[in-house]
Amino acid sequence: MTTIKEIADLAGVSRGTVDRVLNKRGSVNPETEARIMEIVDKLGYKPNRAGMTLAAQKKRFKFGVVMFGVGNPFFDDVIKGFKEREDELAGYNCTVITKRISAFGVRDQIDAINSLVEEGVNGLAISPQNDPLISAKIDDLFEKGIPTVTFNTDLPESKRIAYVGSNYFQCGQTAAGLMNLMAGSDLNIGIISGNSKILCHTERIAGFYSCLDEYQKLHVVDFFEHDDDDFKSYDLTSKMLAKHPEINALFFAAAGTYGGCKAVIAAGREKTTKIVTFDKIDTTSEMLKNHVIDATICQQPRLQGSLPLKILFEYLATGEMPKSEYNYTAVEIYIKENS
Amino acid sequence: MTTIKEIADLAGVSRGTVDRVLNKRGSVNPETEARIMEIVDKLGYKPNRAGMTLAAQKKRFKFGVVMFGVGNPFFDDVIKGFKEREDELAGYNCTVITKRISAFGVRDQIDAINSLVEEGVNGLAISPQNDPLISAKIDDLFEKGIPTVTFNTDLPESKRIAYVGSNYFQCGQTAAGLMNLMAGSDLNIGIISGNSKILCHTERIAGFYSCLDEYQKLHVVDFFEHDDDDFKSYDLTSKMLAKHPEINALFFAAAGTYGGCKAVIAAGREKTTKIVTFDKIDTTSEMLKNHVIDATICQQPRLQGSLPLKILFEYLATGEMPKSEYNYTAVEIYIKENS
DNA sequence: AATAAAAACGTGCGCGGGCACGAAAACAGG
DNA sequence: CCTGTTTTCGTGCCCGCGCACGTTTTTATT
Repeated sequence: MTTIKEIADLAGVSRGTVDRVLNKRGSVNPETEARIMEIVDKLGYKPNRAGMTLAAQKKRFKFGVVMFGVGNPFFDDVIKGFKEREDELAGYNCTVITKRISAFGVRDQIDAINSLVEEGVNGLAISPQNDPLISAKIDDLFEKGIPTVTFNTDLPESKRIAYVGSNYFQCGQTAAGLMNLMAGSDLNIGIISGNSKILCHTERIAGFYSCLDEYQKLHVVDFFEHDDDDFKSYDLTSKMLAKHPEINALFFAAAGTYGGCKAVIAAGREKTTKIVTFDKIDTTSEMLKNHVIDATICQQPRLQGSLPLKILFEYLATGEMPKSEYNYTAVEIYIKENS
Repeated sequence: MTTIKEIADLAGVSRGTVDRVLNKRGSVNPETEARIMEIVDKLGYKPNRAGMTLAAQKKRFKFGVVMFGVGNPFFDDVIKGFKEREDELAGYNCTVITKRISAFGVRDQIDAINSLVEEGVNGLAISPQNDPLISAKIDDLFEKGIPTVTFNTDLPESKRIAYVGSNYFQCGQTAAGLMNLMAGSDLNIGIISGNSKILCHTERIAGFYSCLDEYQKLHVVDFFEHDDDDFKSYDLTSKMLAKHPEINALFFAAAGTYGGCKAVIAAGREKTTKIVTFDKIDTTSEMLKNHVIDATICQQPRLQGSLPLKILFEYLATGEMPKSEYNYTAVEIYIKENS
């Protein structure tokens, strides 16, 4: 383990000079710089994290979190992830302010960001609307030295330093793969999806359809769409089942799975209907246990909360960019036995 | 964020006294101690991790890893987890020495531990044999101030400070659950397991059998056992298939899945046989892609490598016991689409 | 050659906590 | 009351890095 001091001694200079070279702060003779860099490379110098972090304690970090999805149990789990990391980072002089937006409005999100900036946050974690205004805001803040990490939904063209979330297309493919596993005979599938203005829904559906060529036993007979609501989902599912007696499989591609499953039970068709849903949440765990739901796909909500804060902290404390630009969370499969 | 200095000022004493109280090092007047503890509690003092870690840098930590499973690809992934964490901890003055034992001998394992201790390791991560000698050794080292974390296999009655690994019984249950998902009609299942002296194999099998009452479509027709070897597995699977033409499902409960799957292909029965295996490894990923294997259960090998070192470091650097005594790694399900 | 300006470099302190050492206070015994 | 022992407490330094400030050396200008 080499330290700055050791490098300085070897190069015959002082710690300050080595520090200037390592942090590219200039005012160093090119020759000495070359000499120092040679030693640094030869010894494979890695700065000591504890030292860096301690030195960074002079600044006290404050992070802001903006997310929508009030009433969405999936985001409750994301919040738990944030809390976990908040507790951990509390040991490093960090605080976290969370703003949860109910509406889908871009205006609300911008307002939330602005108020956080006024409170003096040093970094942001947001689950952004897919809108150029938000993207521009992220870029603006980045220039001002306030980094942003997107989670759950990405804005690839923005200057966010990282994205933490799933590959939604793959989620849809996985749903199709599960259906195929369960397809002893042909499956007539009804799809209950969410608002198609939300990217994650359409991508899940696209992923699902992309597998239908390969899986000839799967047939989509109908497709309904709602607004992430258990009551709407109940109604739609009831209608779907009434309209199509031949349906023996349902794919719930959005929130509102609880309502939908209730409808299946109300129709007395839970034993004859294969069901694949998203998000492992409290309200539906019982249904997984009872084999009403056969399989659930989940996208590591805890990680979606905890990782963004970690990335922000490391970035601010050590100046390091996150290792991979994309931090795709795994597509998890749950059945009764492993949930 | 309160610091020791602030507490000292409030209590009208010096930093050293507060430090003695917090670290229970004695030589403090009971009255002042009470006064200090009151302030500590009121302010909810949490030591700053960066400070603690930096102070701990005076000692340079050296960790030892002992694992068996040479030639077992699952453990190759565990090794990757160790390497990842080793890289991270290198930034905290830590080094890691790994000893990989080929044989299943208890003697070999003890020898490996002893040689690591002679090299002066401060902590151990081991995948232990289920033997009282090993357990006694762990206890002995614990008394000497060298903590041990077990991984992959536990020794619950020993004084290891934590276990990182799966619930093997649950793994077996999950395999049964997957079989049931795929059971359009009745499944006649052949089981190819590993050495029954190894606890994880027997527990997986027990878990699997425990579900057969619930899942009436599943019928176990035969059970073979080998020694974690692809060639043996190939032979056994071939015999199994030849002996039982009615078999339309196979459960590979140990290593050697590659050989076993090859045998199914050689028999030309890969399209008519449902296959569930363990461990997502390079050699079998192609078979998952081709639907030879229908589902694979995995137990977060990377985490099994990386978590033990993290626990050891935190324990030594901050004196904190790991949060939960057991750190069960999740039972992951992989199909073609999410792998 | 003298002086000013700029470039190059060294030093000291702080971040928060652990710990050794020594000083001060309290207490015992003669 | 003095000396010696034990208990109690304060101070200073270290861990490794970042950074402000000050000092020395070099270069440019008259």
